This record gives sequence, C-alpha cells and structure tokens, in this order.
Amino acid sequence: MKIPAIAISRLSICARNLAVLDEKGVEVISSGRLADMCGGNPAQIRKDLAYFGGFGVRGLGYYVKELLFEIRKILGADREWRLGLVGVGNLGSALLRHAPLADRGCTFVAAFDKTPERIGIRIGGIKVEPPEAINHVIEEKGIEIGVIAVKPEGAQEVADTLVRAGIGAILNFAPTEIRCPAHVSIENVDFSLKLDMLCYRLTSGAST
Amino acid sequence: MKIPAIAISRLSICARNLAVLDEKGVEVISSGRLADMCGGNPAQIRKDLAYFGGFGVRGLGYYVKELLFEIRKILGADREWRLGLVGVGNLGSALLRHAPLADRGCTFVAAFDKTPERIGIRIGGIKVEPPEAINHVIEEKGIEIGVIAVKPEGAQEVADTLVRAGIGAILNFAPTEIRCPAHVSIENVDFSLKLDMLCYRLTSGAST
DNA sequence: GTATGTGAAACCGTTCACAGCA
DNA sequence: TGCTGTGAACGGTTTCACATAC
Repeated sequence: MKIPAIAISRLSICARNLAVLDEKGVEVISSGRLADMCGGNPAQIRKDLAYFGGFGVRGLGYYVKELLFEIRKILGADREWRLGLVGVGNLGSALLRHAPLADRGCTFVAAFDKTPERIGIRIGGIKVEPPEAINHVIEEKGIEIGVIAVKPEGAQEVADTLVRAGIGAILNFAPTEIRCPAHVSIENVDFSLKLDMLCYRLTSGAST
Repeated sequence: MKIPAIAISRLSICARNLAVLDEKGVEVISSGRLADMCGGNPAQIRKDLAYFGGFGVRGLGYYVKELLFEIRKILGADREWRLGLVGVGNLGSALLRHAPLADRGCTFVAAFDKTPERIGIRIGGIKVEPPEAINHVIEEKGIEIGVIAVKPEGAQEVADTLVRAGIGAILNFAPTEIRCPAHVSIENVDFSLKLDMLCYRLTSGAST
C-alpha cells in the first residue's frame, strides 16, 4: 500500500510526544489527546496508525510504551544510522556538534570539505577529509545517509558524488533542488524557503 | 482568495531559479522549462502565478527579469526584514554567521541567550543579550521575525515571550510543535523529522 | 505556430460517522 | 460505556485539455 509521506511525518511527531508522555509516566493515551498534543485530528492519527496495524485497544486507547516502540520500529528509529557530512562551514560544523542527532540514533562518522585549511581538523570528534575520499569512505564506513551542507552551486555535484558512492538517502541543507536517481531518497531542509513563507504572510496579512 | 501555502513555497523556488537564469542572461522562459528547473508541472506553475495575476505573454512565455521582480514583490523579498535570534548554541551561532540570509534581505539585529557565559559576547557582529531584554529590544529595533534555536523544552516559553513582545512571525528550529495565537505565523525547520523520514524510507524500501 | 490562462476532471488526503469490540 | 478501526463523504490540490492571445 502507498503510504503518504505526510503520514510518516505525523508519526514522527507522535513518537516525540509519546516519548514525553512516557517520561512523565503516562501509560495510556487516546487518539484524541494525542491529536491535541501533535496538533491534528484524532481520526487522522488513527488512520496513520492503521496503515501499519491496529495498535490500540477499543474503549481504552493506546499503551504509550507499546505504541512508541511500534512507531520507532516503523520509522527505523530503533537502530543506529551512520551519517556522512559534506561541507564543514558554519552550518556543517554546528551539525557535527549537534548532540540530539546522536541521541536519536543518527551519528556522523565522516565529514568532507574541499577547503584545504579545513582538511585534517577535527570537529565534534570527526576528522575532516577531502572530497576525493568520499567514494572510498562511504563504502568503508557503511554510511547510509549523506548530509549536504555546501553552497547551492556545489550541491548537485556533491549529490552526484554521493550517489555514485552508493548512498541511499540525502539530507540537503543547500537552498536548491537536487536531482538524483529514483532509488535515492532526498529530503530538503530549506530555511531560506521557510523564511520566504513567513515574509509572504507578513506582507500579505495572512496568518497561519 | 485563499492561496495554498504550498503555492507560495513553489513561487519561492521559482524565484531562486529565475535569479539563476537572470544571471546567465536568459531573458524569456516558458512554464515548461521553468517547471523542469523547479521540479514540477507546467500547469501548476501557471496556476500558482494566476493567483496573483497574468505575468506571461501567450505564445512566448515569461520575461525572466519581470517575473522575478513580480514574485519578489509577492513574497515580500523586495525589502529588508529584521530578525531576532533566541538561543546562541551551535546552531544559533551558525545562523548568525550565515551570510546568505543577509543576501536575501533578512538580517539578524539581535540575539538572546540565557547562558551567563554567552551574554555580552559578539557573534557575526551581534551582541548576545539576556532573555529579559527580549521584550524591550524587539520593540526598540523593530524586529518582525523571531528565530528560535533553543532546546525543545524551552521553545514554547521563548515563543510565548516573543509573542508577548509583539512579534509577527516565528521560525522555529526546535524539534517540537509550538502553539501560538492565530495572528502569529509559524514555520518549523525540523531536520530531526526529515531524518526520520529518510530512515523510514531506507527501512521500508520505499524511495522518493 | 506556440505558450499562456483557466474551466473541468481526476486524484488524493482529510474528516465524518458509525460499526465493532474491550 | 468509550474509543478504536474503517468505509463513505467531503474538500482541496493537481493535472488535463482547450480556448485565447501573441
């Protein structure tokens, strides 16, 4: 069955809120209360979960621990993922030092940059290597997700290199659309675009 | 007329590509070629533009310079915007130093952090101030957009403070859903969620 | 001839409403 | 009784197809 991407993003948000509930010691929650926390509709949450099975108890709700476990399994958040970063500028460096990613099971195991002065330095415990090393290191270290934090002009070329090295997924921070083969997944983190949307709404007088 | 948010995000992407075309000296472009660049459908681009007027020439296409000018006007990208940052950690510091934001007309004019050791230091030319200063500085400096780069636990409180100070829009980098009054616009930049989506697709075997 | 602007149709996700079950 | 799971209705966006205009 075809599962809409937006359903997955909602499950991700559910997982976050379930983790908070679990820490608070809450054991059971209804789709209604969960929808309130996640900012959605109860039926939508039930539908999203129904794509993967029936995890609830009729008349009661969902067991927090159990549901969190199941969603983590669905998302693949129940194991470690190895990340490689390309572009160790301001943003790239911040990502290497960003602890929450590791908490979540995503760990940077390599970093690349073409600037000679940056090669060899260590950031967040990771040594910066030249772009020529990408192909070899991706395979050697079993890196599955490539993170692009270079300037927009260089993003496509970096993506091509990562794809040739056999990467399966790309998280792109450069404000440009990257093209790659269908078997490679791409997600863009585009705060320039998000800023445009805010400026538009401030300009047009629209809210939300 | 109600204009869908996704149409605005596409116009933002169009503007980027038009800027590239303009630099290359391209003078006219069809919706088909523009759609190729932006990764969409020609009819969609024409519909998006039709929300705001008829900018094209039948039988010919769109004049690049003119269309870029019009879209910039629509998005409010034809003027300066003043930003205030809350949370000067790894990510926040990187944003302060991130030149492309200023190129786009968005300039940080203030930064806040609750950590005593950070208060008073300068990053990217901006002096870090304590959270107590938010209310006063937002008004004094005419800040319209607040950028949140604190830990998820503190994000809602920061948002409340910004809203009380009269902010109109919030760009939230914390991986949590923020609640605020309807007259305040929010956009989330949530790379933790994007990572979840990539992990899901790698896990499930789905692509795109 | 060619590409825009736009009603109409198709598609997809959301919401409703209720049967099913603890 | 109460909440889940789900078919059906709804609403909105995408795509099609063509009249219109250069």
